[in-house]
Amino acid sequence: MKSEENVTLHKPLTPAVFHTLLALARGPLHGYAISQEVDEATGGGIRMGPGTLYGTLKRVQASGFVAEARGLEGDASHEERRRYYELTPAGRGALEGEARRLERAVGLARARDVLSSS
Amino acid sequence: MKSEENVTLHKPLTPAVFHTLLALARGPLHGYAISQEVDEATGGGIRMGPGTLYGTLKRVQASGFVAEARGLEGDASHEERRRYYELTPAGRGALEGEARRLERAVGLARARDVLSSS
DNA sequence: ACGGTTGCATCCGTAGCAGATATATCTGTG
DNA sequence: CACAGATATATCTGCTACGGATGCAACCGT
Repeated sequence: MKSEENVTLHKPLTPAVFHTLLALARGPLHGYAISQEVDEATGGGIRMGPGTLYGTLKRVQASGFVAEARGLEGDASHEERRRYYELTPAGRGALEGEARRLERAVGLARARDVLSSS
Repeated sequence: MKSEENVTLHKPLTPAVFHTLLALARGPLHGYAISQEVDEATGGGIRMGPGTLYGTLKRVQASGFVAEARGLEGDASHEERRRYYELTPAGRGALEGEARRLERAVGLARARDVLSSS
């Protein structure tokens, strides 16, 4: 077997999906909190408006990466309005696969000297 | 000045664009060679068919990231058919910015323990 | 009570990818 | 030489996804 490739081969996630899953990696959040988390974590690099946010949430649920989390109470005031989302095992796997893919991409960039001085 | 953010703020490149620029980082290539380089470098993770390839080339040229490279001869046989492309300074800058963004993304993933054992 | 923020949701325009299709040349093999 | 398959470019079309606009309702501080 001539130099086997063991790299799992997930197809790339979009930045919006990736950062959504990443935001949920620390625990369940509601939609609006996700967009804020992403904004903060990326230093404003990724801003998710309502269209991107809820569209993305719908898609990641359809993909089985995220599920609606019921039965966690904290505040008692907004509880009716807020909808919480949590990462599924499949979602965590997809997130890990994507992180690995990004690692490889950065490695390629390094090998080609595109990272001048960092 | 309360913890300034110095991160340049390029908007994300798509995987197709990123890998196209990355393939050209080592020197000019013609279209078909780009798709092969990308296929090989990503271990088959990214495959660019004609539609993706030439559509992407058109867009990166319009963005000023890539220019058609004239006046480099090597083989003398295919020379008529092939069209060579090369990275512009702006393209190299965009590539570097994106590589940095990916580095940060990987860092976030690490901080959230999504990289189980590597 | 009011204004600003929180929070969810949908609609629609635009951009980008992916496959199908088409054409032509080059290369290796029977 | 004939043919197959790889090389090489290009266009068209459909689908998916992002991103802004808009709308609505409830909460909070003053």
